Amino acid sequence: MAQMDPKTAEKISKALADPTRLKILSEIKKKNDWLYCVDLYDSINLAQPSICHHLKQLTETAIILPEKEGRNIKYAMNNEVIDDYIGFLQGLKK
Amino acid sequence: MAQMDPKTAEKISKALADPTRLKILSEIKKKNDWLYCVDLYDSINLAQPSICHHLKQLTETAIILPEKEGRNIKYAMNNEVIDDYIGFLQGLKK
DNA sequence: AGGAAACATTGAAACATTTCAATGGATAAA
DNA sequence: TTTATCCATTGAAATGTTTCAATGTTTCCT
Repeated sequence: MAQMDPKTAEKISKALADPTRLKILSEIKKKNDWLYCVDLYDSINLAQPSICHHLKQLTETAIILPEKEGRNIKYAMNNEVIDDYIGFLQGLKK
Repeated sequence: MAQMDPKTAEKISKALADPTRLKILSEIKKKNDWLYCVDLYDSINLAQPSICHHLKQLTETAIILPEKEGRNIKYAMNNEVIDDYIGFLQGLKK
């Protein structure tokens, strides 16, 4: 497992530090690993640009991976990044 | 292991989303689990109220535990909170 | 080609966080 | 009791984040 540097860990922490973004991740989980962008307009009460902004934060840190499908985009959790982040957190402990 | 709720996970993410606070945690680790507040004035180039502010964020989320020793305060990592947070992150994966 | 659907970008308002000088409160030492 | 030390609080400036209306871009359908 790659040792994550603190700067990356900070960015991932920041990406996780928002209720809307945590909600997006739990929706991906709920939808069984794949979420279409449009699914979020039902479950998240924010305007489209706001949701887009949050998705950007999650994709820029590679916490979720986007895949284009015509006009749509579907997202999946990137377990590798989560595992690396967990590795970083383990390293903080004694 | 207690299942951490999203609101708490958000607060912990926020507490970890800052370079100074990550530095504080790595200093605690470096000092072998116990860090005296005064140790930070050497390693962190910020004014005393700023460091105090960051320590407050970390103690309020119980990521670190303060212990009074006369005029001084020493801090230790709270591994339990880190483990619960890791548990929350594991739960985000499929 | 023309219109519609899905997502992205821009720019600005509202809000939150970070930082520090100044000051306060508690404990220890003289 | 006076003084010094350590940490906390306040208040304000600087900076960063979140939100949305308006608009742009890409792709699909007719």
